[in-house]
Amino acid sequence: MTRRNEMLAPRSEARPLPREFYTGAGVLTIARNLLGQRLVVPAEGGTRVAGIIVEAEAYRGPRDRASHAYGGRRTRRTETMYAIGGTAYVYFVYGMHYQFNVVTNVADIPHAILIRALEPVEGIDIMRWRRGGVTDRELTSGPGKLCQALGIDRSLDAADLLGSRVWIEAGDRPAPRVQIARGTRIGVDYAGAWALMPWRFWIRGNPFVSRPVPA
DNA sequence: CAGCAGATTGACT
DNA sequence: GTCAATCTGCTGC
Repeated sequence: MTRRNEMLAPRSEARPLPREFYTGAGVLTIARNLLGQRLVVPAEGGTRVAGIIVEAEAYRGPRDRASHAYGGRRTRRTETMYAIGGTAYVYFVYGMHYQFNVVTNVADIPHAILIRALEPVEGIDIMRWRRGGVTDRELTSGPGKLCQALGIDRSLDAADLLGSRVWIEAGDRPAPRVQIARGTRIGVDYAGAWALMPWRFWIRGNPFVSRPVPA
């Protein structure tokens, strides 16, 4: 049962990563550094739903054609990408899925990182309920799946990751550099040459990675 | 297990 | 009107 896990005392790392984590490096470095960290969303009754980040993709607007902020596009949807690093960017796609992103860099530089997969660690029973009877391996092995499992929707767009609605904590151990793989991003074939940039990072061999081998 | 089509709606041209 | 940073179920091997 996961219940025993949830009864443990709060971890000493149970506080949001500092602003510096999101503003103190380039978006590609931060994407790598996110692997192994813990994404947390509070649930009812003081419980938490959380998972270890095992896959992430960097989007480097305005030059990156795969980015929503390509060419400096600034619309109601993309406005959040121009916020200060450490802000959540949540948008809706394909008529039914939400996507959770981490904004990086200083304000007005629209860099962001799509969180593509998690390894479930807290609130797993809640995830099973929300995901409607899929196998455990399917709980959070994709950007839309993890949003459903964690209860992330548009109401969390522009949320401060140093706040209390959604945040990221230091993981138990950093992902060993040698275990980090990189490849091309998923679902951005429309971006021409930019679709070939190897800006997707994942933990090699982790069973929750959405697609172990790039297309 | 790979490959493919359908779902479903907001954002933007 | 077109298309999207996806997921699921079904087909066929």
